[in-house]
Amino acid sequence: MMKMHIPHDTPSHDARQDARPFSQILDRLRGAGLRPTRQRMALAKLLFEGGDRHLTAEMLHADAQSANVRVSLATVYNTLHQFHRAGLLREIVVDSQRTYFDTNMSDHHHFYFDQSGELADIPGDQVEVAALPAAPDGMEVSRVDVVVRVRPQGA
Amino acid sequence: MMKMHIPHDTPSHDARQDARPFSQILDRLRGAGLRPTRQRMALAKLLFEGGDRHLTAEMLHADAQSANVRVSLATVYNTLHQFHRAGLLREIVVDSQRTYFDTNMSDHHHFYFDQSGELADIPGDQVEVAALPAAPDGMEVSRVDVVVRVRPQGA
DNA sequence: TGTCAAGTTTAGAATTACTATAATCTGATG
DNA sequence: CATCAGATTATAGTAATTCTAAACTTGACA
Repeated sequence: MMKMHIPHDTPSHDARQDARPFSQILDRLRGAGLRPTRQRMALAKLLFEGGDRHLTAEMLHADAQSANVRVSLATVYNTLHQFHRAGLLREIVVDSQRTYFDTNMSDHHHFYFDQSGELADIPGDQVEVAALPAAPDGMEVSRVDVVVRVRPQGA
Repeated sequence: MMKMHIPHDTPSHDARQDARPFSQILDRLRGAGLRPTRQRMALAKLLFEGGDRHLTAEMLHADAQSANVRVSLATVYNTLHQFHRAGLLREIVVDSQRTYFDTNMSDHHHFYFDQSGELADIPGDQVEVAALPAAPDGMEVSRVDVVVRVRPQGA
């Protein structure tokens, strides 16, 4: 049971750093109520086995291509949104015109490099938002985003 | 000198609340190095004489239409960006897919109503960002944006 | 005040990021 | 291993924005 058509690598009985990498991802998908299809497994591997990442749909699609994983761009978009709804990814809005997803789900904020369009995490404990005002009547706060925009010195 | 083809209103010798409203705007444009054209004057009036506003290009364009000001959408986009570059407007990113501009240039942050896509100002002194991390090497902070996303209670 | 170069405006085409559609495929279940 | 809801895909469609090239204004100067 469990023989996937993903390019020959990481035979699960041999993996050293991470015991049973496939089933971890499998469990994550199952837990989220998502059928572990070939494409979702492959994208999940790309997303979650590369440490903390900030990427757009196009970036992940390119990643998949170079990893010899055949997925349509439409599926990449679908998958990113599903993972987001399932709480596996965070959506970051810093740039109208492209949507970033963040694999780091812990409480944290971001640096945004305006010229390059890149993002970097700021650990949660390095930013403190004191004194938030009360939410307007009948509303509740769903999230507080802090974006620290930076540029090269003297620009 | 100074007879504009803007629909009959606010004759400058008669304005009560605001002495010489035209020349104020005129000066603002001149100060920003922008030629005070009919379109820019009209858009500036719409933008800056309505108190603090959050609007998109399409909204301002609609505003102009209903005020009987003939401006192309392209000009609205151009003008918003020029005003932004000139420091007369602030650009707010809260929603990929549309760009908002804010006429309130004072130090402040925003509530964002996720379902309606509306924005509301939070006065600068009601949010306190303590403990910002140092900017990465060779970078300087250009701005810190705090967006408090809210939704109807129990959604 | 007429002329002209430079700056502006415009309609419409192009681009970009994304979403919808409808046909085809796949994997969980019986 | 047949079935079929759910997933994937190519492709068309959409919305916001930018580009383009031509036409129009403006301000300066003769």
